[in-house]
Amino acid sequence: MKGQVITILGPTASGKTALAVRLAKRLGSCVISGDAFQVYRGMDIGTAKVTPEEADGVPHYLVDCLDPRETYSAARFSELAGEIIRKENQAGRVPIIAGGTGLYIQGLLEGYTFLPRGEGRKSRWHQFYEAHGLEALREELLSRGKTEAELPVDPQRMIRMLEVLDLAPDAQAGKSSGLVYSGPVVGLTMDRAWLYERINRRVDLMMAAGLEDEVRRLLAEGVPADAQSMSGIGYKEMIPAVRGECTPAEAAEAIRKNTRHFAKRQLTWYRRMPYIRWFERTRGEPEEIWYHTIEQFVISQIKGEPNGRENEFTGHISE
RNA sequence: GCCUCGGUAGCUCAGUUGGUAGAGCAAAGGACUGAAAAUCCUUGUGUCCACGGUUCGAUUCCGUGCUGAGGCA
Repeated sequence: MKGQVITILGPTASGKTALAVRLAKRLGSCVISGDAFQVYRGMDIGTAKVTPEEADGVPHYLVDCLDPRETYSAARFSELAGEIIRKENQAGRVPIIAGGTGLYIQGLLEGYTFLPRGEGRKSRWHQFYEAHGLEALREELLSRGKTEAELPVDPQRMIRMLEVLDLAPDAQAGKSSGLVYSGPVVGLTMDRAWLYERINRRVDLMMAAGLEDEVRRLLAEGVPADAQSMSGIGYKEMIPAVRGECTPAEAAEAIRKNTRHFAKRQLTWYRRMPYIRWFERTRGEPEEIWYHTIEQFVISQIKGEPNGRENEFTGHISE
């Protein structure tokens, strides 16, 4: 075990942020964002980032620490979060990871060994794909000894596979056989229809809070429309509205739709994480009661030393 | 009151020269190791408004009714 951490995950708009702050205050701890877009400075409304009022003095890590022109990744998150957890544990605290990005959280908790870093959409294989198409990618991979069965159907993954072959032909992805951190992993969930209602409402609030102006400002500051940070939901749909190519109402509808799809994909991802302890909020149940129940559970799980092993997950992680 | 055009999947509609029907969107399921809020795969039975008539057979043609939109009075 590398240490102890409390993890809160769940689909977007399920209430992770408020719960994380509440737990941190109760435990005198801090929050680490496990989110791929809240890291960017100046992207506040569209990422539903914690406001200073919501944070209420609780320190937040991995929020506002990257320029929107920079790139971020699951591997980078894993390194940074691992270091923060180590330091916090040393200081006798158990940090709280709050996030919705399945790959990021799973990569950290299960100790993924990531393959060599590539250049993403700047790679020569990306250009190769744009120029010659999918079939050319397939032929290239087959000529390098990959079998039909090994080929992904997804062009993005084919490009990545070619990149890795260039960088380190023998590299193998890996992970530990179980969780590398002790501590509870809490999942927040609720009835799908209700979650969708909450998502729709939250998008309306984002529009009212000035999402369009936020996107306009980022573009004016020189953030390219094709930057990684701008591929986030709420940004990529709003760019055409800022340019006058569609109405803000149309952009908002697209954001609602994509956010719902995203929430569904998040839930699909979490099904592969058998150690999640789910807490479903039933319709009409007051948030306070729900949060209290979870708080009691979390506290019962982290008694003892921050580096203690008594609450280690002992079950299987199925493939 | 009369005329015209509609009423088909949750929504918007296409279509069947008469042999019980299909697209887009929505929705659902799945994949996922340095872009992951990304990227990609799979899934379409519904009184074809209702009731009569013609017909071997009607969602399709005819009649009546109900209903929506528009027009004329």
